Amino acid sequence: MSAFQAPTGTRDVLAPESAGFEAVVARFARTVHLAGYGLVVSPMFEDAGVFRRGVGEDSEVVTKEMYVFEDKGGRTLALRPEGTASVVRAFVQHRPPVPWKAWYVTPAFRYERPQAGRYRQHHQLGVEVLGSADPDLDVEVVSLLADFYSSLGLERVELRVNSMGDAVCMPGYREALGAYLKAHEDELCDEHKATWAKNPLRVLDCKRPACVAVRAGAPKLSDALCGPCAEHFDRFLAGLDALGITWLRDNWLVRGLDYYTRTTFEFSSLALEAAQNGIGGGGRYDGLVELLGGPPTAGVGFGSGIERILLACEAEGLVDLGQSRLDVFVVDVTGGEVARDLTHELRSTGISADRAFDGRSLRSQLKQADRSGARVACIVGPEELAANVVTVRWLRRDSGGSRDAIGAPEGDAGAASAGNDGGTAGVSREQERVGRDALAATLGGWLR
RNA sequence: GUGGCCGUAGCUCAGUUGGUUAGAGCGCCAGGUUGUGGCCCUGGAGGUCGGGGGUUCAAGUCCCCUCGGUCACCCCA
Repeated sequence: MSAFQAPTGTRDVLAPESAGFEAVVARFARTVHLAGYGLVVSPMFEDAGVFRRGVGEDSEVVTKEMYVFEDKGGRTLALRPEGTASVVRAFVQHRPPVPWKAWYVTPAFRYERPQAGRYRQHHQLGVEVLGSADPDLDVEVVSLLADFYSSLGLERVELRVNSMGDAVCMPGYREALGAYLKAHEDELCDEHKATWAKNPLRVLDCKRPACVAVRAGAPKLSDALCGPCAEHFDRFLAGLDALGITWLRDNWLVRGLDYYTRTTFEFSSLALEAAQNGIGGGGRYDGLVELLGGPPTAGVGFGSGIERILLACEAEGLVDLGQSRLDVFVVDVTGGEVARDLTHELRSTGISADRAFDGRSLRSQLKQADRSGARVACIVGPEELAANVVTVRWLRRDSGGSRDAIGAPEGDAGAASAGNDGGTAGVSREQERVGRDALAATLGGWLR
């Protein structure tokens, strides 16, 4: 065991596993670019007040899980526990023209006991749209997330939706719920017996049987919505229907962050255990900009956890998320100069290339070439050097069943497949010499 | 914050009722093949048995503490 390890609840993601991260982020970027969103990069720490106010003073995330520290200047800062509050802070500070459509990828930090699908540093990607209360934007945001998931190949995903009302109808509901809870105080779980009054809504998403039982008879948000909120919600649902997005109404969907108004939604993966099946969620937060010192400005957005997305992909059997393959591995047993120059040249023409170092033996270099996953080896020995040519050797000809299927082109020039025999599954023995000067162009054609 | 299980090589793990210089497979390096990878063979490197303390003639093995991992509750992504 090494002297230092990644801190509790954090981990290192190395290649090839990290290819999943890369692919997810790339896919997300493409999805949101298609809808006109621009990347926002903001600090990973903020004045702790941004999150205290933004996420909610008595939310679980702020009270128990936030990394708060004092810097050398005596400022009280906090590591970002989620994405929205700091994006909204940036909006308030810079006041870009509205509607402002932003997307982000960021680590998020929460001090909790790690377990499957839960880390002290995890990664979220998301969007925020500020400056419009149009319910069609709620639809857009949900559809972006739905499209993103399906573009990854996820199928067993469930969308639940609810409306939290607004400043007009929420206080009344809160009061009604409070009165109901007061009458059933003794029946609540131990934690909420003591804390229900502070934020009655928290009781709604408590999973303990006691609270779940009490909740069954509680007043429903859907019955309490004021006219405009009900209208907004109807338009939202109609939009989802129009786009063919299936949803489930969940009256008890309240979400853990305090800033939500009107639309809330959550995606969960049916392929995952309930403990970590939440893969993304969000909603509208029309009061948040004001809370952080800006003018009254509507907002809507979502966050989705990359680790959870990858877990869901794995659970649905989706491997090969963007496994990239090296095109060429240069084997040079004449001292390395050719390898040095050739890899540089190939790369400059868009062909990915790697090589061996340290003057290893031919056998050893070919072994590395094999391991690298490269499609061809370019071999340079004394003969090639003298004749100014390169031996191009095809390294793999994978056929059915193997996880490499993704990169194996059918019927490339110079690579007619050799007969399979048990030990050396579908391996081609073909190689040929190509003039050094024409190499990049020739390979470019072959590898296409 | 609470609880269960687990810490022996880079990885997956053996290690008999405590008993000599702690093993295997895979991986890695080199050679067999002085110009050809995967299969095979040979050899090699790599471990203060998570850390500290204790019991004992003797601890990887037993006891205590601690750190770490993992899973669950809670909460969330």
